[in-house]
Amino acid sequence: MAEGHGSAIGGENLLFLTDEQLRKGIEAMFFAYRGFTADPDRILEAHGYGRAHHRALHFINRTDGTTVNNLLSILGVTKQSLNRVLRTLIEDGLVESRVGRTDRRERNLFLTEAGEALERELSEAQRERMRAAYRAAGPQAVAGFRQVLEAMMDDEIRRQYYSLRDRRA
Amino acid sequence: MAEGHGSAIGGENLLFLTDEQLRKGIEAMFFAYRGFTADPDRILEAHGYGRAHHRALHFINRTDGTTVNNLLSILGVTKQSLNRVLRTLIEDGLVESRVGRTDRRERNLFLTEAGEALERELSEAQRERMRAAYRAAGPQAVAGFRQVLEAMMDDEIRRQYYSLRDRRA
DNA sequence: CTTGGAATGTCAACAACGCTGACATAAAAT
DNA sequence: ATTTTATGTCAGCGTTGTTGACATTCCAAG
Repeated sequence: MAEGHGSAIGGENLLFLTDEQLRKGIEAMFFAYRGFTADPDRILEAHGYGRAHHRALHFINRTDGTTVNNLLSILGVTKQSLNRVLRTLIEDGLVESRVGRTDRRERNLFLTEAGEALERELSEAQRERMRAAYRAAGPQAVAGFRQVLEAMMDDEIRRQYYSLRDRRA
Repeated sequence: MAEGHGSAIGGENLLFLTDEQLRKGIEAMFFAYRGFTADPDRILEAHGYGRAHHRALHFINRTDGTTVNNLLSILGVTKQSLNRVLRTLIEDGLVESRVGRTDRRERNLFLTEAGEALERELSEAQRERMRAAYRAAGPQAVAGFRQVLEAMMDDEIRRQYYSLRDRRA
C-alpha cells in the first residue's frame, strides 16, 4: 500500500460517510430541490398561485375525497394556512368541497375538471424533469435515490408516505 | 409468460419511468426534504433565525471570504433578501464583512468564532441525519442518490454545484 | 335532552423570506 | 469627467407559515 488516497477513516466501504461526502449530499439536496420545484413554480406564477396550492392540488388528486384533517397531517401545516389556500382554490372552481356522508362535519375534497387540468399541467412538468433525471441516471441509481430519500424522512412521515404509496393507478 | 405483474409498458428496464414511479419519486422528494430541514429548523428557531440564515452561514463557511454577489448567485435570491439576513448575522456578530483588497467595492464575508460555532451545530445535526440515511441505504444507493439529484438540477446550478464540490477539506 | 368534544371555518395579527422599485454611495472603468 | 459596477438602504408588497380567539355544526356520552 503506497500513499493514502482515500483509504483513511475506516476502509473504503465507509468512505461515503465522511463529513465531506455528507456535505456534498447536503448541497446536492439543496440544489436539486430548487430544480425540482422550478418548473411548477413557473406555471403557478402564471396562474397567480404558489407552492402551497400545488401541494394541495397534488394530494387532493392523489387521495380523492380526502378530508381537510387528513390533508393537514399530510402537508404538515396548520388548518388556517391550508384553509386560506383551499378557499381560493374552491372560489376559483378548482376544488369542490362536499359535506361528508357518514360524518357531516367533515368535508370531502375533490378536484373539478379545471382543477384536474391544472394538476395535470403541474405534475406533467414535474414528472418530465424527474423522467429526464431518471433516464440520465438509470434504474439502479433510481432505486438508490429512493432508498436514501426514504431513510431521510421522519418516522411518522415515512409511515404516511408508505400508506400513500400504492393507491390508485 | 403468465399474467402481467410488471412486464408491461416497455420492458422491466423502463418500469422506473412509469408515471406511477415518477410520482412516487416526487412524493419521496417532498417528504424527504421535510426531514432534511427538520433538525436545523429546530435549532434555528431556538436562536431566532430561519432557513435563510442557515443557508448564508453554510455557504460563507464553505467558500470563506466570498463576495456578496457570489453568494447571491449561489443562493438564487435578490440582494435585498440576502441583505436583510446578512445584516442580522453581522449585527449579532456571527459574520464579519471586510472591504475587498483588490476591489474595495466588494465585501468579503467570513464567519466569526460564534458564527462557526452555530454553523457547526447546524451542519452537524444535518449531517447526522444524512449519515443515518446513508448508513441505512448503503454506498451503492448513495451513489445513485447523488446521480439522480445531480441530474435533477438546472444546468447553471449544476455548474455552480460542481465548481463548489472539491474546495477545502 | 343536555352537555362536552371533535371537525371545521373565520377573523385578526404576526413573522420569515421571497419580490420590485427607488435612491445613495463609493470606487472602478472608460 | 462620466458611466458602470457593487453594495447598501428604505419602503412596500405577496405567499405562506404561525398563534390565539371565537362561532358553528354535529356526534356522542352522560
